[in-house]
Amino acid sequence: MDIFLKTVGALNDETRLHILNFIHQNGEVCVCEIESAFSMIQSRVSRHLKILKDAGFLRVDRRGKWAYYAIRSPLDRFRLACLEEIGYLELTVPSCSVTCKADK
Amino acid sequence: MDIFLKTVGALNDETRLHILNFIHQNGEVCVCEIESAFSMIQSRVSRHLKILKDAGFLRVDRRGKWAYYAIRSPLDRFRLACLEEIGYLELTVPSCSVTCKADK
DNA sequence: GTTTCACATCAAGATATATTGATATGAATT
DNA sequence: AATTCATATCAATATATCTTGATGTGAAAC
Repeated sequence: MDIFLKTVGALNDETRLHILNFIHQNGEVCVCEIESAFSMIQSRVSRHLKILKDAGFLRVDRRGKWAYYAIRSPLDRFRLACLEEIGYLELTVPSCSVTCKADK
Repeated sequence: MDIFLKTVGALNDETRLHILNFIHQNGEVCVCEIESAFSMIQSRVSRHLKILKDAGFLRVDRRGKWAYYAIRSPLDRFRLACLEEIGYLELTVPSCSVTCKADK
């Protein structure tokens, strides 16, 4: 029950849908890329990433100073269905201009 | 976007998951049955039913003084997947003791 | 037509969640 | 080891959601 509520709760926010979709489209991205793509302050992005991660949608990989977020794999059927449904929303995905110095 | 947020928002509440599951298991039920099954006051039940209905999960059928709620049919793939996932939660379903005088 | 019954809606207070700016952490650079 | 940089977390405020009790509505019974 709790994990289900966490899962749908994570999706119950416009900002997180955009971020989740952005990561889904771009593959592995670091926090600063999301910051600059959406013009959001860092603490806000960080918070939403944590919620999406705790809900089972994302994994983090810390390399050096950077934290790389990507869709967790493998995803269970329900979260996959959620991602698919979000895809149908045709959200505008901002271009992923890498302004940070991370060499991916 | 808005309807998606409504959909997941409707699921983002323990009370509504129980009610939705209850209706899914029992078929068509009237409001007073939910009231008595869960020992909830009427305004609370009514509010949650409205949210579930507006989110596309339920339909209402008013017959006489009673309002009968049931899973909307046909359900789209995503909402079906949600219902299925809620089924896996194995929530305890209170018995549907019909205390109202509605002859179904 | 008045009352009763099932349900819906509203208003107020309580609780949860989001946003922001400030501070903490920890790795890399100097 | 001090500084810088990327990210995380905290504290305060703002906003949304839930619960309850009161009131509104419309159909049936009287």
